[in-house]
Amino acid sequence: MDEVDELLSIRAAELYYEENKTQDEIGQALRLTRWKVGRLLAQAKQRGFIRIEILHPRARRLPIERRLREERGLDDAIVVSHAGVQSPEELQERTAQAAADYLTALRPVPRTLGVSWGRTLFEISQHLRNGWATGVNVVQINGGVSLNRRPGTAAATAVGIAQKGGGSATLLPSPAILEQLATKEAIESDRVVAGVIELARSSDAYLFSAGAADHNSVHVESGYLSTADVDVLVQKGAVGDVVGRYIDSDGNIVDPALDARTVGLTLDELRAAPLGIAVVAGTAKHAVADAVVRSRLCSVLVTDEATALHLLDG
Amino acid sequence: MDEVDELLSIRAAELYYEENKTQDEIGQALRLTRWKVGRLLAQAKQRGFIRIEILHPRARRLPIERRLREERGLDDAIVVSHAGVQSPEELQERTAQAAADYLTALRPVPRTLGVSWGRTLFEISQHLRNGWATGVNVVQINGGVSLNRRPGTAAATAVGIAQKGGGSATLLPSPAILEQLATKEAIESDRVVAGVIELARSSDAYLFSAGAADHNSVHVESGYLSTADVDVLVQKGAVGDVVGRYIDSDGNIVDPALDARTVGLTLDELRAAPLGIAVVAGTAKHAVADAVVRSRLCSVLVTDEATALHLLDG
DNA sequence: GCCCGGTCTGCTCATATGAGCAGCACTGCC
DNA sequence: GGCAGTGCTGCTCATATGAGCAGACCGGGC
Repeated sequence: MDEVDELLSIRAAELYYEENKTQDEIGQALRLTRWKVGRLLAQAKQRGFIRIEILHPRARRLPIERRLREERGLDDAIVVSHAGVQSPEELQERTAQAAADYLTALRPVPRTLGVSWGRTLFEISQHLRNGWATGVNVVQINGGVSLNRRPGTAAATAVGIAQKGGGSATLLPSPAILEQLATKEAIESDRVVAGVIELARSSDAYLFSAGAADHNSVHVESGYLSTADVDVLVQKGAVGDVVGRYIDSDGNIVDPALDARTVGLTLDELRAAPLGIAVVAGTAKHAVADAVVRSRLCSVLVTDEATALHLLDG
Repeated sequence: MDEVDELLSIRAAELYYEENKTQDEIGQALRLTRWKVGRLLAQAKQRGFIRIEILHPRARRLPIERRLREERGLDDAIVVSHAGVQSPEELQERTAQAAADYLTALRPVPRTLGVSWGRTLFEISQHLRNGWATGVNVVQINGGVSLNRRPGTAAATAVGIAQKGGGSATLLPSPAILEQLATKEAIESDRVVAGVIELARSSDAYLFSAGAADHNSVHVESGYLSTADVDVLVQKGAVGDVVGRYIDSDGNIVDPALDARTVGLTLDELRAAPLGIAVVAGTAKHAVADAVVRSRLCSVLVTDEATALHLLDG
């Protein structure tokens, strides 16, 4: 395409997209046949001169979703658009909303849904609508009685999802991480706890997020880990955690001793699930999102455009 | 439009614009008739959910051009797009390119073109192509022998435009502003100078820019004014200059004594021209662009999107 | 219960667009 | 100069889309 045609294709695009003229009218204005105009427009599109964006908080990026399915082997992917996003919080919210939409549209409706907890899951629970499902029983899949701030958000998340879905919640009455292995083993052998974990294992689907391995982690905020603990984990290669278990970029447990003191489903149990929905968004979580997808911890990923592109290209 | 329809229109837009599905196919996917899909897409457009941008350095904004013509009474307006602009310099370049394009396409081809000088005009001269016209004589319309830095750019501008247009340039051999009124009068009565000004008055068209009233002005750079002089002018209400003459926001001369010492066409002579092309771009020039258009110093304006929107809404 | 105005739906028909193809001009090679 | 190969042009025809309209539907007033 020479320079003259390039310029003509721009003039044609202006008249077509900004002035809503027909290709025939454009042909008359630029002294071209309408077929030439059609070809110029096709070339302008093909060469990327035309950008079409959907500006809406609920907008998704279907081509990126397809690439994620095809290139990363996911069963499904939901990618929310960045168009018009003002702040990281807004992106987080859009992603939570998309996850809620996905759950609502999920067929068949899961009878038992295993959930983790954290900021993302809490936000999803808030975006779900009353009646999003009928009779969904929700079960916690990892320990989560917070030690200090925000008491009860873990419980509120599970209960909220269950109530709005017309079912009930089964909480896992245990800390996330225990200081002694013996205590952890004792708790897991408790009849109630063991029963909950057994129920969790039988879930039809899992919904969980992933945390970045940094000082803002909910485990630090909840008092299960110190910032120094996190630093050590990072040094061992940790990129983040899933259901409280810290993994490296290949999805391997970085600290087996710590992992043994962590209550809840194991990562291999999660991997074995027929439907595992991971919801991961934000720049800080690019590395852990990659680890989750790479090690097949989820079959469905709900994420944002930048994270998705990171998984695909870089 | 209720929330359900809004969401449907976004889903439809994704399938239509990102996946290139037909409205009929979308109808099948979303369990709607194709007419409903068409209406949802129309509503998405109308409500501004769909943004179409033309990403190209030569892209123009025709709807804004029309508004400028209609709402500000211009004979013509050229507005270059901001889409994809990285730096103010790039915008300046796009505008100069657009001005060069406009000149090249101008019919009838002017036989005599009066030009001012400055950074913008120099850039336009560089973007013109050899043979952009055949036999255009170029004449300087205001004094412009620079005192210090960049000697000869004023002359190079006029000569460049003329040569590429297959004609010759007539330079105005005089400083822009003189220190004494008597000297200015003496220079203007010089036979050569008077002849050039007479020729300038007879131009078929004028091409000029406008300067902001700030310390970066070419008049400061060229040594005709000190930064203190500019401060005083600003205090008197100056928003910028056209052909070396400082005006307020209504286009009135702010300092008649200074104006009397300025060599070249007067603003009223410029206003009387049948075709006056002003090329003004950049945030710093919003105020002076408004003054130029408001006081009808030009009949054609070449500018950038942000400046144009400032003229219309701001 | 019944009527009325407004809105929405799914149609017909006209128009705009894209796919595909035959002919033509141009280029490079002999 | 002749000729095959390549790419562009302007057509035909099929398809996609938009305008306009008759009837269905809904909510409110009597």
